[in-house]
Amino acid sequence: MASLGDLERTVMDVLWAADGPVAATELRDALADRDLALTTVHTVLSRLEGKGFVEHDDARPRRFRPRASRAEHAAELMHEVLGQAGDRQAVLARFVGGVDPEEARLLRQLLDRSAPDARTR
Amino acid sequence: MASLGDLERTVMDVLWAADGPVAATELRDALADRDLALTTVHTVLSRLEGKGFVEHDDARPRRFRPRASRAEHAAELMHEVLGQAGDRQAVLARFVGGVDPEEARLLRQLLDRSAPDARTR
DNA sequence: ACACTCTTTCTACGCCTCGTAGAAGTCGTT
DNA sequence: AACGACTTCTACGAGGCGTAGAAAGAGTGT
Repeated sequence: MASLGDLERTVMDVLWAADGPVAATELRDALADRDLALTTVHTVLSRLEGKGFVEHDDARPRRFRPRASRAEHAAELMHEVLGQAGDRQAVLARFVGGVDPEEARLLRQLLDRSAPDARTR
Repeated sequence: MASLGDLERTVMDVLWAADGPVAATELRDALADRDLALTTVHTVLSRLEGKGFVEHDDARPRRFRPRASRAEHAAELMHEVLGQAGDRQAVLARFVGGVDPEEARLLRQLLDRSAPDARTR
């Protein structure tokens, strides 16, 4: 999967946090701390479109939105890491070993929900 | 976490696959298909050391080895992705939704092993 | 219809990373 | 001491990314 630069990542964060499509000017304002030229925002958005992270409608101030939610994206990344890591079991073991108890409970619930019959007895 | 280029990644793969430290010449031979100069291998190894992925002993043909196993590394990456993704629960839900049933069973076992008391009842 | 302004697209530049490797220095062995 | 192998230093070219100016396009008020 294509990876994101710093600004690209920041822009995605804004888009993910927004609920609904966002115009370039709004993005520039949301990133006011970086004091970017509007064209810079546009360049970054184009690149993000090229990478398939973003799409825009054809309304007249164009509005941009992420093609996947942040959660989807992160989960995909996790699967990707897992996938190209050789020994999947070993990775999962390490991964699970590192989640805190609260999240372990959540994970169990999620597993039960997605395939209750296979539940550990 | 620092990320890896193509060759860097390939070198790490060799190191991870090896059991025991590996000399630069061995690495060059393991990557014979790329027909690399030995110095190229050394450069890459230095960079990997700089990034903290590799260390070497001080024997005289230097021997290099990964600082973390491939599984450790992948699990760390997964945690990193999860960590900077905002809504951890949502990510985990998506992630779990995407594992095949076989691995779901494995995950449950791993969870039970690491914290049996919190097991879903 | 025209001028004015905002938006979008095109083009470019500088920095940094990474693949690549020559040149020079170091070390162990004979 | 000399030789060959190994290591370190230095460098260059390509590509990604942050950055933005210039040019072209489109909507709006008079």
